[in-house]
Amino acid sequence: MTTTGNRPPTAAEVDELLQAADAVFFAMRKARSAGADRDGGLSLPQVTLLEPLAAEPELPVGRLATAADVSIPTATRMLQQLEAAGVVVRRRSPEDERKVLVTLTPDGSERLTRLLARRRERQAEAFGAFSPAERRQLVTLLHKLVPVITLG
Amino acid sequence: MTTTGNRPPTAAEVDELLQAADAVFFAMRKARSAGADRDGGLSLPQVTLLEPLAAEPELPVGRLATAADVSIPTATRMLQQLEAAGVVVRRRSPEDERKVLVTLTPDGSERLTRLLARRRERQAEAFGAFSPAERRQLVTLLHKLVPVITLG
DNA sequence: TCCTAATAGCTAGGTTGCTAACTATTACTT
DNA sequence: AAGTAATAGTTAGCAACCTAGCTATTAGGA
Repeated sequence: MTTTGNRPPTAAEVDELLQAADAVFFAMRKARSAGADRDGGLSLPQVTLLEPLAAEPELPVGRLATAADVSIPTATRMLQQLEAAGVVVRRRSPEDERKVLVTLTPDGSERLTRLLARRRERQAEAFGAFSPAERRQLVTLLHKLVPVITLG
Repeated sequence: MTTTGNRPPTAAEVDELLQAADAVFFAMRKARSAGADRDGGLSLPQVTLLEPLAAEPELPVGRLATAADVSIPTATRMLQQLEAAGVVVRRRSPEDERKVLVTLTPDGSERLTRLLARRRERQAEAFGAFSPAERRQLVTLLHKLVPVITLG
């Protein structure tokens, strides 16, 4: 799959591509490190971690970690903090005592739902800047970009 | 500039785009957090920070921070560690005593040069997977993506 | 059955990111 | 010339990422 006989990119082209990819990365990183969302009091990484609980009421730590693309220790720590903050409750699974099941508290559920709804609105509006054709292209190209990035 | 009357994206389209963008983000994050480069002993964030010193022999901390899109305190700490590791030397500027000028040690310079060369090779090869037209599209679309991401 | 392997989390400790608050130098303004 | 504002880094402390090494439970094989 290593390609049709494309003309290899010039150094300038590579630089341009990397610079553009970096700009996107930096923007995403900045968005994540920006403090907790004002109203909901949840940071973007926290929302990302909890998001699956909007669909399923109770999930083990490992599931949330996988979905958020985060290591289990990271998920553990974040969930401990979220429990201390009254956003979730953790309990050992009765069926499998190795598992720790996570549930949203009523308060946490309300906050998360509100944040997700608002986020979806903003995102839908923001992507309006792309034409349907551009949206398709972008999805395709982004998928193609992942293995390139992974190489370092 | 908020657009020609594009059909607004459906929820499914938004999800698809976000998922693709997240995949790229996660890949880049993983590439960065992957331990120090084996041979050179420099991590990707370190290489990113030092990269401008491959072109200019001596730069102040703030310049390196800006170029790497990192806060000045972060750059300060990383450079302190790099100095302790014998990769750079820091000295106060004689012309402006507020500034701290950073230089690569001979050893650091050699390591950095080697790493950059190898990286460039890999990247040029990797981007060969894109046709010239795709490369142009990707640059355009990535630039357009930044403001969307920035909203959170 | 008992011993080993696999699975699920946790703890410990390191890096890279941030903001806030501080020091020191330089530049500006009156 | 003196006092204030702006600039450059540092320190301190927190969040979110990681790997390595640990414990406890479950599953599987001799």
